[in-house]
Amino acid sequence: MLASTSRATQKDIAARTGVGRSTVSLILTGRGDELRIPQATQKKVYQAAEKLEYRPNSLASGLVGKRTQTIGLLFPSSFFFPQNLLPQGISLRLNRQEYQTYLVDSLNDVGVIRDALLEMASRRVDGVVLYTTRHLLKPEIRDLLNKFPVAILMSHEPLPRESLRSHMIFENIASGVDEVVDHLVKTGRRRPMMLVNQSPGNTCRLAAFKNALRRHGLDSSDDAAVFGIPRCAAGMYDYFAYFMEHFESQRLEDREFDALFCTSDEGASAAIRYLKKRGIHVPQDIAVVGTNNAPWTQAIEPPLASISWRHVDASELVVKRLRERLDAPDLAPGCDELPTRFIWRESGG
Amino acid sequence: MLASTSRATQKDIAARTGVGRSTVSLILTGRGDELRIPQATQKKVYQAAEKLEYRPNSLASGLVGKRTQTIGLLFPSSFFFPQNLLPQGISLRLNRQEYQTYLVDSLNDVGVIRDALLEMASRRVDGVVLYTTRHLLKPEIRDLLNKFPVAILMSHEPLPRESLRSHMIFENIASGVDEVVDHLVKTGRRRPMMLVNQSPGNTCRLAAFKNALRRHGLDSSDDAAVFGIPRCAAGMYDYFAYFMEHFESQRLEDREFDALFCTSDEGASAAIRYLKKRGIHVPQDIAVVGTNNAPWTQAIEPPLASISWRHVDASELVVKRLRERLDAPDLAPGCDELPTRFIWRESGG
DNA sequence: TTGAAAGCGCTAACAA
DNA sequence: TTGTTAGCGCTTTCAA
Repeated sequence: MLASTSRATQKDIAARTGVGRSTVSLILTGRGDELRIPQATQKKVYQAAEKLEYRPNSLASGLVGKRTQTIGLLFPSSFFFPQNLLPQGISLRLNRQEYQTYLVDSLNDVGVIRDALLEMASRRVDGVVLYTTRHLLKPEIRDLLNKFPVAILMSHEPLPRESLRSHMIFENIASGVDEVVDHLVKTGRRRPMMLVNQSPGNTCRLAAFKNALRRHGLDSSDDAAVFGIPRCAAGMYDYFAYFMEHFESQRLEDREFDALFCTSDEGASAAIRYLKKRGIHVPQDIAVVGTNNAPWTQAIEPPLASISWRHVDASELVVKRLRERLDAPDLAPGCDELPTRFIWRESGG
Repeated sequence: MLASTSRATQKDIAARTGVGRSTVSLILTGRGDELRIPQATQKKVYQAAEKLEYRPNSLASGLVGKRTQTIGLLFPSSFFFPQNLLPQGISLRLNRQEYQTYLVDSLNDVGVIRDALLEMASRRVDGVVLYTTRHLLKPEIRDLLNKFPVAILMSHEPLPRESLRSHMIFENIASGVDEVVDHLVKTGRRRPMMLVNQSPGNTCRLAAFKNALRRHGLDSSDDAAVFGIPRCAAGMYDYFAYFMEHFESQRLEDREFDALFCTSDEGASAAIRYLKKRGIHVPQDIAVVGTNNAPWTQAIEPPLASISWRHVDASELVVKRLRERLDAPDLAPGCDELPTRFIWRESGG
């Protein structure tokens, strides 16, 4: 009745065919031809396997072999929400290549990341992909990462390598932010402000934004350039309502600004709606730019300018690097960079 | 250097402490007190485990034990896209209960589902959750499901039980569709049409829609009530553009209808935009209703009415049922129903 | 209370 | 070309 109870093993096949157990193993792992085992023997074994509905026990082969055909994926919550094709793309590609994936939500928490990595190690994954920010990459996490046969480290900010042997893939958010600010300045905005959801993942975006302001000689003080709202709870779903509440309670309309750059499209679309209600015109009075470039940004009024990630390229790259390193674990660690881009639409002015 | 190479085993702990290997196992699995093993011995073992950075090998314990603490999750592509909290919610809850999950995209394909289930069986998962439609639930899939210690079957349409031993969880889409049509008729619409993305998952929604029309004595023929567009490719990302193209090429504005019910919010928002461009007013001329109730439905103009799933409740329920059955695999199979609901917003008229 | 021994299903030497 | 043997790391009798 239990799956484990009902299954035939190589031993059963051996008994049934009169072929030795290790020969069965060799044939079933596809090395029959290589070792010149007669077709007749091979056929017998394959037929018996089929008849007995033989299925290899991955736990057993993983225990004794060197590969478990398993990859651990560790991503922050934001990747489980709209428009983030990264873990899904990686997973789909790996599935097609006979790998299974453990997908875990890191919740942007060092403890969760540590525990998950330990768990992955217990399960003898062949590799891990960790998407993280600089501040979560504590020494203890670095040490753990180095213990895996292969590890890919992803981030939207540059990460200090130090002793890390992992390959890095860097989705450069700063490049998109730069383009946004350049555009705003070029079209005459003098007081761009950033809407910052105070999660640690946003510190580097904020830094990029302030940098860009300074580059243009604009006021980058918190007072002038930041509209902060608290980090939202894990499992939060209705971002839109959440933003609206905070605009209301912190009276967004009283701030002096002529452009608003937001760390999400949800925040940006909520801002547009809120400003409209207050009689402020977008983009005439205030330009608004989001982040993530969700498909529905085209559906709102005015269509929302945004920053576009290259998650599809990234997922392809992750799998490519993973495979390379699975085949050659001692490959020197490298770093790939994928810049983000500003996508203009009417709300950007 | 490899994770597997570097790890200490129970044998090492036994050697170091002079305690027997099986005693180490007993202590480490938390049965020390139960078997009245002296605190001193237990402490020695725990300390050695810590010093040696001992981590159990899940493959080994899975091989010999009866549990692998692993659950397989098999969901169609649509769940990997915006606003679908179901696999993520399940996964997060299970992670908190010491389970890891394999998440696989079923791609709405029987072959993929079969292979994935076989793979899960190979990996000796303790249970599977399969979200499927009636037409994908072939006898071969049913047989496979019955081989798992516990299986939860989810769907948005009722599924014939027949010989299936799985517990079922049924997110009733028809109830929401009924509410939509009732609302449209009550507000004076006589020619509601449905925008149908021709994927097999939508046949039951279409049936529910036509049923509801008939109930109100309205024309439910394909000619009058269906605007079909081809199934979109796997990995399709920009739904919005895809819909817009098809509205254009199939001249949506030439059809005679006064309400449009869509199988996604993306489709509905694209329709609103398209109709506006053609000088048609929403909801005055045509009412529009979406499906999924994405947070951004509040951001578009007019705000989009939609059907809301209860994915958060569902994920909780899945995990509850899973746990129950993991603890008592012979529990009689049951069925839970979670109705969907119509959420009114201005676009609904 | 603890230890010895068997075995889960598989792979990989090494012989034959 | 095939079979024998020895584990992988763990849990679980069964004795002591």
